Amino acid sequence: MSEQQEHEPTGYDVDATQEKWRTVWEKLDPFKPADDGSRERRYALTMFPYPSGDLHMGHAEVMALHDVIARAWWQHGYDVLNPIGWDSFGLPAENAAIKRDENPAVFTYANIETQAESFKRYAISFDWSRRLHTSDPDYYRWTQWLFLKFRERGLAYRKFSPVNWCPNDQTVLANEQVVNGACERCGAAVTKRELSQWYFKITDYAQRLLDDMVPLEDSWPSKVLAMQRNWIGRSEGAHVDFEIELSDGATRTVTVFTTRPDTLYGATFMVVAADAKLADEIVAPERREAFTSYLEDVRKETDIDRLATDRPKTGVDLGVTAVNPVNGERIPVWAADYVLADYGTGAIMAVPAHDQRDLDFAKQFGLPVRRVVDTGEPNPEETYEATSGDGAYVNSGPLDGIADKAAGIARIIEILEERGTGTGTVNFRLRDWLLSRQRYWGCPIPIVHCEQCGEVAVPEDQLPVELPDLRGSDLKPKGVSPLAAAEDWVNVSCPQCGGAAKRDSDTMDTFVDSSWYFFRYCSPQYTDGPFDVEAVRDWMPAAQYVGGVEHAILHLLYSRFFTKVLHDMGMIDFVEPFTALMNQGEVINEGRGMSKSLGNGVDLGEMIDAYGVDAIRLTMVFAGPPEADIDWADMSPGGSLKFLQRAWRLSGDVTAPVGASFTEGDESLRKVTHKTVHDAIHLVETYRFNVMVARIMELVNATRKAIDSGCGPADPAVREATEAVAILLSLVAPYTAEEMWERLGHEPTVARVGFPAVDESLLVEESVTAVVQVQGKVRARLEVSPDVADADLEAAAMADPAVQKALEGKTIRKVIVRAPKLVNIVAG
RNA sequence: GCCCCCGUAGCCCAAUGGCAGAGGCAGAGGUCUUAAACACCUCUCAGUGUCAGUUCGAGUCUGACCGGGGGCACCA
Repeated sequence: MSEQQEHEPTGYDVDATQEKWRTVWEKLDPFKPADDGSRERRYALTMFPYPSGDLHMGHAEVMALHDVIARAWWQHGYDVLNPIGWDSFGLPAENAAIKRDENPAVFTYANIETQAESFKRYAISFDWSRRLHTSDPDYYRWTQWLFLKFRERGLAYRKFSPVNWCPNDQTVLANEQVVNGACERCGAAVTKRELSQWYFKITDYAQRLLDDMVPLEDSWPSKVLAMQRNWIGRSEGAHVDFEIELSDGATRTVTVFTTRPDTLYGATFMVVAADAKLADEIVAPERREAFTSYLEDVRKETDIDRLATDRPKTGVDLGVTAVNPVNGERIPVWAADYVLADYGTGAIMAVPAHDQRDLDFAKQFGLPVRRVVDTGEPNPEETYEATSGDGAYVNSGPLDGIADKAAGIARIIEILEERGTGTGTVNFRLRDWLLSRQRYWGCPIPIVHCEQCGEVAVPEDQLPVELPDLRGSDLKPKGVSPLAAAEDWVNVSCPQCGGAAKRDSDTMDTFVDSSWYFFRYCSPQYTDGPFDVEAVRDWMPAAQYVGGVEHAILHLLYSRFFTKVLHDMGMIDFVEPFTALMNQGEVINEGRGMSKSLGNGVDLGEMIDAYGVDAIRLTMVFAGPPEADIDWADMSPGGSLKFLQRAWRLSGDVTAPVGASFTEGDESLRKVTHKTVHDAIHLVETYRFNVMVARIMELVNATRKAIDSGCGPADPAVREATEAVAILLSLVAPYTAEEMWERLGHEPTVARVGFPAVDESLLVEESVTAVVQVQGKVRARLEVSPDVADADLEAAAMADPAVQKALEGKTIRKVIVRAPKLVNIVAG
């Protein structure tokens, strides 16, 4: 680490500077919003951290980027809300507590203190007075309150059904937390369990979650919007009713969902999800044994097995018949695992000719295939390649003669609706949000189970339901929440009848806690509700949210859902919480994510010790576009430090006094200064922070040159330029900027002095270079006035000897003039 | 399989459809120095993944393909 010594000879003592200004800033408290309406308010939000150990390189990146925006807003004169808090419930603390034989709060709050200290050193412009922790009873009281309000609206409900179970963490998981059949947190293969669990009815909001994304299209990454759309998975189709003839002679209606109702005449069998209740209810007695044995096999499968590609189709004939509502055809009903119990109706009509999955199944079991759409491709009855495109309908009764899918679908839905045997419908892939967790360190669910009264809400005036003090082995996962074993806590009298009752012993998914923290920031001490509606009206929606793309679905979808519910409760008048979103990339090393197993981790503390806070922040911001990954192996924090020293030295060279009249300074340097400030402001607004830094570097270079070989250090333009450097640098390198500002003879803090006013007249170039092209090749360059007329520019171009030479013997076909930059002569 | 994003010097990255290089890293040379470090100055290096197309003009727009990254996926 030879770079460590590099800052010695320059006279810029990084460590001493950091120590010095931290104390001053703490006294000045410059980032506390006035919150009095005197200035326009802006809410700069960054995803709050989980307190696992100290800050790491990823935190350093996201906070550096986020802080550029917040600090730019301060310099613009906005009243900025930039709060910080901790998402402090969660499993890692609980696992640590088991090992250390203590309560998770000990580990959690110790880490929070460490991180808070690091954030202060890292000089992020937070308003520390609004700090919150989701594990504080003052906070989770309102998480519980919101749960009860959701329940009153029918949006929180309990049901018994198969759920995702992580055998390692010993808890259930939401659909969103299962990635390719594995636990998102620990990677263990997820299995299924039948449990009675709490859900939020996010599916009621599926359409609104889709529709409300439209206004975000210009201000959210298209990637995130696409991911959410994928996840919600809207598909249009139809419900079609089939009569099933049961073996006892009775009939029963079974509805299927299909996106291709137009292929109804090609349905040659029906498939019911093997694990759906329906299959069990309709199976013929002589097929029951085969069915039961198949179902056992299916139950043994993990999601990982089930997702494997090229897996042969399996299934079992249920021995009953379904009647096609449009042609009366009688088709067999099968049970299979390729049909999912919890999507659509859990039953499908199989059209093997036009759906590859159905075709594979038909082939496997020798079921008939009938083509009903002639797409011009080879007949799937022979090729076993299903066709799914547009084509002419055949063997389809009233659809024959129609040649286009949309028209066919519309027509068949019309027919089904007329007959009352089907209806056009929309189906979503999104499932309800399973929020119960069988763990301790989370927000208790404020429900009491009473034998007499059933589920009873804990009365609002008894909130919060606080966690009992459990520790160590009491927290060991055992399939039910550790809270269930806390006799004193779990046994209560029913709030309604006073009889013996038990508390709900599960805790909430921590994503519930984080779905509303940004509301709480607006009035973190508020005691009459989760937030003061007026404070929220003043600050929200948040103008800018910055955080990792790993939350594209989970946290952001849930927060959007919460916001819509709060809107429907009449507490807020907007429907989207975050007006703009920025996703930073990841910090990686040598092409791969940093990890203990790879041994390629980079320690943030060591980096800061070696190069200083400012150099690390600058490296993060300058590395590239914010959303791109940063490969630390390609970065040069030493180079960043060298640049900061270079900038810092300018402040010692300036000899023009404070208050010198800039208008009398060297005009060429002044032009660079004003252009840089003008451009930098625009570049921040458009998230091009790396380019902004490059422009500051240019200004530093120009100023250096002016001092050494230009107008000299006494010229007021040098002071103007150096002050501009300090102010622009305050967005990225607050310590260096502050130190420069002081050396320039000013009082702290440079962070609040405002951007220098741009003199528009200095942005106008006296002359620009116009390029003259003949056949697209540059033949001449002309120095012209920026407001030169097209005709004058063309005349000058034609008169140029080099141009004339290039035109010799040619006829001019066309002349394109784009004054003042270009003339292109087409000749031949 | 469907969808989204990205391919520019040795490396990280710039470039409202108009001269491909702003900035940095690395490299070479020089000034300063007893020498080195630091500092300062100068310089080298690509025709934009490939192929078509639109255009007076394409890194930029369109299409196909190749390569990389990501999301969804037996979702009917």
